[in-house]
Amino acid sequence: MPDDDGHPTPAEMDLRTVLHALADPLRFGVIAQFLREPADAERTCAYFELPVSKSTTSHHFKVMREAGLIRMIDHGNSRTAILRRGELDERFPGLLDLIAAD
Amino acid sequence: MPDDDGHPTPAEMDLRTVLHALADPLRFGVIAQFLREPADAERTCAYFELPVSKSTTSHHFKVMREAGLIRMIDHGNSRTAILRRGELDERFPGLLDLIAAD
DNA sequence: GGGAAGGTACGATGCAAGTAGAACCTGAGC
DNA sequence: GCTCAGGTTCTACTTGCATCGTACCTTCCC
Repeated sequence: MPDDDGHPTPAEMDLRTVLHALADPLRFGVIAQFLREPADAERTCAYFELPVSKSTTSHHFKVMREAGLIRMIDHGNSRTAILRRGELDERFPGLLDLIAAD
Repeated sequence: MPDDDGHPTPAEMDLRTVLHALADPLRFGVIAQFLREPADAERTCAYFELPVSKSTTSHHFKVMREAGLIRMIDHGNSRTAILRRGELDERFPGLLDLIAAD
């Protein structure tokens, strides 16, 4: 069962949901950007400077979070996102490599 | 350049376009079904018995064809589709394995 | 030639999803 | 206390996409 923040466990991750999350160019770009950073990089939503409003940015991060791509970490007055690299590599081996090679 | 039937070469295949093609449950199901059949299996559109109209079925096969997932082969009065397994494995290694494991 | 089968192309429709604005929340800092 | 920054949620709008019906094409067979 997903936790209070809607993070699925690796076993709960659904390939179709993940593919749908990655099908959007903005979300794909965020994941691709994460893959160019250190593996443990934590980034705020604002870091990616998506060309959309704040609420739309929040919506996209929610989709990625609920698909299992990223994990949101509460830091008090701000939140950071981190790519769930290890869990994704285990659950969907090769998927992140495809994005990184793109 | 794609040929007259809109088949991209492996180099022209775009990961985002492929992911978008796979994000639809009907199209995902067709590819998953292909992966359960012999590698050289040729199938008509009607074979998959999608729960949609003939024109919608044709639309979905067009999306998969233009993404590079399948190749349409003209047999005169009928056409068959074949999964571009080898080319996809080469261009996006691991992708079909993820679908097959789902 | 005529009809049936298998696909494609076009136009129209309906719903899902991306988008934005406003209100709200929380914690940091003055 | 107040303000600001960063995110979330809600509602509403708008775009995109799946869907369908119709018309059309090609080949096979009678």
